[in-house]
Amino acid sequence: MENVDSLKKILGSHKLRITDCRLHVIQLFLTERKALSQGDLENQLNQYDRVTLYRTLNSFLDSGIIHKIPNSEGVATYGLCHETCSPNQHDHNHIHFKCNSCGQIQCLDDKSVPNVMVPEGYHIEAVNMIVDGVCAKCA
Amino acid sequence: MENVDSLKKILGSHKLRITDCRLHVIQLFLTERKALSQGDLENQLNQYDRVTLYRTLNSFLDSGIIHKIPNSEGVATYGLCHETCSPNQHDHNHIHFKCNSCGQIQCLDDKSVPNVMVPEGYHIEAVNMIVDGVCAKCA
DNA sequence: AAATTATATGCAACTCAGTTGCATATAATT
DNA sequence: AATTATATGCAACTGAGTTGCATATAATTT
Repeated sequence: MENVDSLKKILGSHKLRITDCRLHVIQLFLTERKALSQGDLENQLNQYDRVTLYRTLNSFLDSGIIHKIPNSEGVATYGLCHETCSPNQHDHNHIHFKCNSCGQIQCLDDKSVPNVMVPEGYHIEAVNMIVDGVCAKCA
Repeated sequence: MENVDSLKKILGSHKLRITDCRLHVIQLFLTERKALSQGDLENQLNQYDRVTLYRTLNSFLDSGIIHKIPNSEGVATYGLCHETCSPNQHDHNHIHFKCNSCGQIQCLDDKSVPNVMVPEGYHIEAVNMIVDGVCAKCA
């Protein structure tokens, strides 16, 4: 169970008002430790309106608390950011692991993205790596 | 201008009927040489119904002619496959480059994805790399 | 502590990407 | 030429995500 004061501190440091909904959403990201969609939030936080959850996710996205994870599924998924991220500057050169068995997407923060080569003249700003496979739990 | 016979051959080798719409869609992928969305097709192939274009993309996806490119935009984008791809086995360990200036997504087929490390117990099946930056044309 | 301000929330309605159903057209096979 | 399988167009639908408005509420000011 995460300390409420540390949750409030996250909101405060990103200049966001502290509301129950927002505290619960951050709490869920911290306890689940995987990527979450609006639908995931909706399933587990029944007391909040679905529009509110969309807006909460967008507020968090705008303020650098979460980042969007590229995928092909037609449903947006979000992962928690590091403290180093800001609204304008996301630092997400980490690996996203999508398990084809359980469907979960995880941010593998402890594994760094290898150096990547691009053709002459191309400038790299960010690298996102999506690994498909089977996670340790399902293997 | 691509040779119609080679276009027909692509369809034939994937067990698909040869229709005008399908020929035009493949043609567009081959001439544009970048990722395309249904909307891109619709804008440039006005003579076909939008549902037909969705269905054509899905047929090509199912038969291994194109692959979906993960992204965060809320609109599906597709890139042309290699001849080695099949319905069940896609071989797309290449880099997708998203230009933040012009918005285009390209498959950098000539650049290979570097080896990736995942935690103990995780099995890798496919790796997808999305590089954000500025392409050579916009830099 | 009360008043004010700024913004979060709920509800209804909307937009748009993608899909389905059905009838007809058409490519491929017999 | 006839038949079969499937591609296409049209209308309608679904669902993810967004907008507008009134009200609630967190934060700031008085």
